Amino acid sequence: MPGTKRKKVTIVDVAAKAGVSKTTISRYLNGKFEYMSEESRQKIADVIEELGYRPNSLARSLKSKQSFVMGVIVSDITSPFSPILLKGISDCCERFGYRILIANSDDEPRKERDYILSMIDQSVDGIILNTTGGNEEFLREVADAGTKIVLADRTIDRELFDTVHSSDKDVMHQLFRYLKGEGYESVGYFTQPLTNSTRISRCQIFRAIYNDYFQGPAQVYFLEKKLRDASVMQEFMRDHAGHKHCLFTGNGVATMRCVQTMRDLHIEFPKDTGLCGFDDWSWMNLVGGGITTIALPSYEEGRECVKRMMQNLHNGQSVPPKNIELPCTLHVRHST
Amino acid sequence: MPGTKRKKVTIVDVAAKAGVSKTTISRYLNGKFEYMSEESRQKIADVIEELGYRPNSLARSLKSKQSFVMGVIVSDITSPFSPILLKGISDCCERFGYRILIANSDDEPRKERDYILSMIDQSVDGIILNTTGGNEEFLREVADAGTKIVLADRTIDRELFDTVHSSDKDVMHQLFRYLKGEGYESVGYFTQPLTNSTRISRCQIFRAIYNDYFQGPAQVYFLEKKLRDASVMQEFMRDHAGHKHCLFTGNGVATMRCVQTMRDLHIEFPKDTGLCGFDDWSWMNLVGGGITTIALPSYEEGRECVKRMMQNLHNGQSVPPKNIELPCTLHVRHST
DNA sequence: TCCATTAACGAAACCGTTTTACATATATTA
DNA sequence: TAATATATGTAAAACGGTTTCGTTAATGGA
Repeated sequence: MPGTKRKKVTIVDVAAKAGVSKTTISRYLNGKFEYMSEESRQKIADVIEELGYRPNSLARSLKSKQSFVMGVIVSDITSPFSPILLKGISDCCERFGYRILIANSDDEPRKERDYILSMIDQSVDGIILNTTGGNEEFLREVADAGTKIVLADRTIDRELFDTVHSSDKDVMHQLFRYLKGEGYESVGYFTQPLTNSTRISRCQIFRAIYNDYFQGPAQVYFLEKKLRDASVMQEFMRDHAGHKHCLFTGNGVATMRCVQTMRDLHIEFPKDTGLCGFDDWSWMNLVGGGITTIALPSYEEGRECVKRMMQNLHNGQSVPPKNIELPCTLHVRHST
Repeated sequence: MPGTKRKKVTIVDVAAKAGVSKTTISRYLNGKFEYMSEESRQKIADVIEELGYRPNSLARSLKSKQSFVMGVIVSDITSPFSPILLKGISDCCERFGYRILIANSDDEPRKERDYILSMIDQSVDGIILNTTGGNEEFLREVADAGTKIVLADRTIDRELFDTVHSSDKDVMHQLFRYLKGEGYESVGYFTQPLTNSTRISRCQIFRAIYNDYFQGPAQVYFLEKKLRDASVMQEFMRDHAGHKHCLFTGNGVATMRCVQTMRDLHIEFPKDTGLCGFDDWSWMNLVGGGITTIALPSYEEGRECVKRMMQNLHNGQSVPPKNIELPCTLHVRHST
């Protein structure tokens, strides 16, 4: 009967039709077959099938305090990193029967706060957070109040929160070793302003290990306003003139801006300078014969976040925080 | 008191402390101040503030049948199109006080079905669907049963569903006019297999309007297995030899595969052939001096989906389905 | 003065489940 | 045989809100 707004069938209808009580139906739904005759069980199955009954998740969660919904907040959904992370989370959640409520904080701590509160209002079972970094104190309170949180990619207090991120240090050693082997004598680091933990950490590592491989000061160049990119690039070229040098970017966006600027300035790689950087986006092996990149384990990060969350949720007691590091992959290409 | 699992404060606590009934608190929460003394109102506000009370969304929705949650299903979250659409949806939902539950169907109709059912179980107020296209009958039933659906970008039955998509035809005319003006004499259309409405529709338009601008048959080339890309490309070059020709791709992925193949075969654009296509991804103005592209209004599509959904939700009666077309933008670059 | 209206609020039912706390019949054991 | 388990159930109380249907007191109009 098309158009007829048939009323939703509830557990009461099923109970009535099957000739048992609501309780028994509820037990059936929750797989508690221990206290149920084979006969009842079959009968219930038939009735549910016949009526097309689907339990109401809200009512379920309200009483049971388990929603099977995972909150996810990404700091910038338009970054190519996010969809991969989300897919990792989504695929893994599916395996565990979880659905995901996604929000985009736009790198605004205020939005992050609001979304977290809103998710708690909705009784999500846990929150996977790619944090803006601007809510440290607030996050502590939230965690303290019992909300399970796993930090994805960007970290704050590693003593207190479960975190999952890439092991940048190892791969940077690997890259430097390779560059040195290729005869490079100096490297300049290009990064956007150090406004989040990932950028800060990579830059620190760069500075820390630079002299294990190269002479002279570890030089860092900041990409701020796009208008200034050209002069920053020229500064780099001047600083490193006279020996074989390479440009190393802190993420894909930085790589992109460098490529653009180099094109504008008619600087060719690998002829005039080497080029390599974090993030391996699909177009990077198309420009100028391919760029040497470090691929991040974004998908795996997503997966591990979920796995860790599941441990948290199912081990009643609060286990000590764990920091999970996942390996990056170096893709050597024509640009170095 | 850190670590203390303080019990969630409920409406009953607020009522007790404010010295009024639950009903009055509920009225306050829902902005029904008409029948409330200024005194009560102020008192309640104070108590809520003091107790840090936040209403439980589940309980709210259970009775009121409004969840303020919008379901969104994308067919492929890793496609560069999806995040932009999602951001459009997300930004607009935020304005209306809605949260979004996102799922990724991975272009599998089975997953799409499951997620839709699951979302209904969770009482989402509506579903914005970037459909796989494989659930037409099922979607009719769902819509018929009262679930509000708006189709994003990919359409099925336009008589029955609200749809939002790009107006490809207009921009294709514009492109052809431009190409003709540049002296191009023939164009070959490169597309992935015609497995969804967008691909089908674009290909149809190509065939339909080709002879308004060019002589000879409208030729379509299919990118199936990557291994065969090279021979397809060579076929194209043979077919169009002898006059000024251009390659036109049906989406960004196709563009990418063409660029890659051309690089492998040492075909240069715009010297050996022109190149242009649907989707304007950020790297496209970096390779080979920039590719002429058609930018899709993905963000706007997301926004319009939400707007349309809001109309649906707030106009009690079912209004007739509406098809919203949004304009694309042609970016002329070096490749043509 | 009496009745109708309205502002301001409350009691209780309800939303659709889960959970708790019994209940009954049958089988097993001391 | 009485007492105890065990299997199979049920009724009713949650869960945390919203909604329905009152009620009371004050006000206005006739």
